[in-house]
Amino acid sequence: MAEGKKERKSNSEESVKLFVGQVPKHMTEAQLLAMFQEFALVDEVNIIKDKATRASRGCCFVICPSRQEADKAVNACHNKKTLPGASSPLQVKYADGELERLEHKLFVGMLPKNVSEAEVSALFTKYGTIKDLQILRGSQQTSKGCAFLKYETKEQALAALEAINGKYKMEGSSVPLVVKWADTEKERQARKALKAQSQASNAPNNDSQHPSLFGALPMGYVPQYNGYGYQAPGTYGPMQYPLSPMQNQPGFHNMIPTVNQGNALRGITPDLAPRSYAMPPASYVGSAYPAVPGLQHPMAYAGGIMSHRPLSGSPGSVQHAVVSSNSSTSSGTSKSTGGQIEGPPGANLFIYHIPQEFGDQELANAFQAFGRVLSTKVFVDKATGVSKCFGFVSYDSPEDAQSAISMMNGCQLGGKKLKVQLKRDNKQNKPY
DNA sequence: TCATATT
Repeated sequence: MAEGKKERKSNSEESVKLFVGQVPKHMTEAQLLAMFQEFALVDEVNIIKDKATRASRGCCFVICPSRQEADKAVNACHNKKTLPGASSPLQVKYADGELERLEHKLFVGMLPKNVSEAEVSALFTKYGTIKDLQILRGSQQTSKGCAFLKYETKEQALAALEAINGKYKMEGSSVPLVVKWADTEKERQARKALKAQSQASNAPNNDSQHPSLFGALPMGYVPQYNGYGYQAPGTYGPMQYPLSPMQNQPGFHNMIPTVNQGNALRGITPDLAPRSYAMPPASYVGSAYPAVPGLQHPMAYAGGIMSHRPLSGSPGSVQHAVVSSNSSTSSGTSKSTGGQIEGPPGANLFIYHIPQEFGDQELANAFQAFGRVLSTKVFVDKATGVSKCFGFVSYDSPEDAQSAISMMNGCQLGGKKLKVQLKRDNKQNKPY
């Protein structure tokens, strides 16, 4: 089966995918291709677009024919060039999972705690050249009973995987080794987030669970996803070792319960969804006024909060009043929260010391009294989904932003005093 | 502590 040269492009074995951030949304794939080709061989550029609007999301993939070419592109461009219209330099790196794939990296589990690198190496070297091997260890150098291992080629790694996984018991061990492809960084993060989430929802008073977490969760991912992947299906053959030993693995315990938890969260709190907490559509910023149906003048509402609950009073009450204002019906006008809509200059606020439990929605609720809120964004840790306690609020007029500053800056919300100021402006004025 | 985005 000779492979024609024309098919090299689709040779996923050798080619390398790079992720590129800080790409101005107006740039075309052809323009980007031309630019990257100045530095390296590039087969293809794919702009990453919003699924719904098809608008650029400000980043793209670049496919290079080899790792060498990919590295050339990274070295020449990463943090080195700022495209016209971008506020910071290009971010060029291997796309998620590329490194793991290219390194033919395996995870080895169920190692006896007392085996050494040398013993593992002796076993695995039968299947190929080991480029890297590392047993995971805890604080006192105690083995965690697993290791990462890199082979020179995919074929070698696959041979080892198929020969050893579930079949080979190390001396003195009653259970066979587990060998699987190492998780990607993304998978690790997904697991972290799930774990953090499950802990959060096990906590008492979980009625006030972050709404933002629901939307952020990779729930669609859950059913197939299985902790350490010990039950990995199909690709490498069915599991041929007994399941029971896995129950001793920390990862195992997090696996099934977590999945159930996802269902439980939806199941046991049927009132959650109607209150728009669970999986809201991307448009709820403009929808919270109705909490006080007759209220038209924003200041009246703000004044109400401030005067009935002076700053010296209980902070919790303030927060509660604001949050609960949204748990009602929604009304028409919708601007997306997610899609970083910026207002005109002077109408965008940077907010710090946002209460931990606030998501985009709560932030919008707290700030919509002062004008039409175009968008809000609370930043969350990518891995854990935990709020970083800062974010943005955009209005459509600078006057609204000013009144928000005067009313909300220093306002005690949750435990701390909000810091409300104009957002820094990177791009002074846009060129056409 | 200032919009970082993985089809």
